Amino acid sequence: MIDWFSVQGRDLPWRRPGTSPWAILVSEVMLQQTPVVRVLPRWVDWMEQWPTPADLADAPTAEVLRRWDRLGYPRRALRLQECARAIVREHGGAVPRGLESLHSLPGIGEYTAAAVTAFAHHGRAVVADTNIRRVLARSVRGRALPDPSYSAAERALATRSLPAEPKRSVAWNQAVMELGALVCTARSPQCERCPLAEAGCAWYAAGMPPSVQDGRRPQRFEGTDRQMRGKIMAVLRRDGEAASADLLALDPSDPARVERCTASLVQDGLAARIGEQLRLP
DNA sequence: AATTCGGGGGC
DNA sequence: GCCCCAGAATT
Repeated sequence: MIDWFSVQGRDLPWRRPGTSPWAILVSEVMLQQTPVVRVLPRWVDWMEQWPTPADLADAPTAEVLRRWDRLGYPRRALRLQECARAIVREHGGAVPRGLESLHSLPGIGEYTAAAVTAFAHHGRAVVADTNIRRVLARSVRGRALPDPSYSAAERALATRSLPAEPKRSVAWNQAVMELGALVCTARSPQCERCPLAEAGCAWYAAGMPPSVQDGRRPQRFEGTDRQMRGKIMAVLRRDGEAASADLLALDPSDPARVERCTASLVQDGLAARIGEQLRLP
């Protein structure tokens, strides 16, 4: 897989030599539940505007939310600024080392702490993103998909799969993640391109059996509070502010929903009420 | 362990 | 239309 990566791996800007640990951390936060192709232009713009934690720490929050644009989950943008401020305040402006220190930062969970350790500090860490989890589930466990939540079995598997030597572990994490993103994809995997197919994949050897679905269906997006919150944030990004009447027009049939979503955005620090106006914070 | 939290592109 | 995307925080 490491050899495969050296040939087939993408030349993503945050992988280039000389990219700062902070820039890599920013890319990881943007990539949380957001595809690479959509992150690319936002990351380039963001790092040009705010190259260091100190730059982001001092930025107006309204501008931070504007430049986050439509990456989704805008609370990530708030937490990223809080993260920058914590790094300035508690770590002298440098991204800290160590899973515990990283995990304690706002917006940095188990995955991102491991990813920053591996890709920014070149340390050995168990990086279990959706791609690595899927590659291991297929190649070792012989299943179509990983468990619904990151299980103890998966954690143990990922831990024993990671090479012991630090430098090699970094290359392994990068390679397996990329294999999952480009070849061992969730739908219609390209096994004919996979270096594991012939001798290294239990799922392929078993004839690629489908997963057993669990009947429960996730909530539809259309008509949810989540969608309404997104619509309100889109107006605020565009105009900076909005009158109550204009917001109610977003769903004339359900003014209570608009009010409920507005209140939750204010509660989350994504918007502020100034009289009858709603504004970016 | 289950929910909530955006948005868009591929199929 | 449905599904997935380098998850985190909260309950």
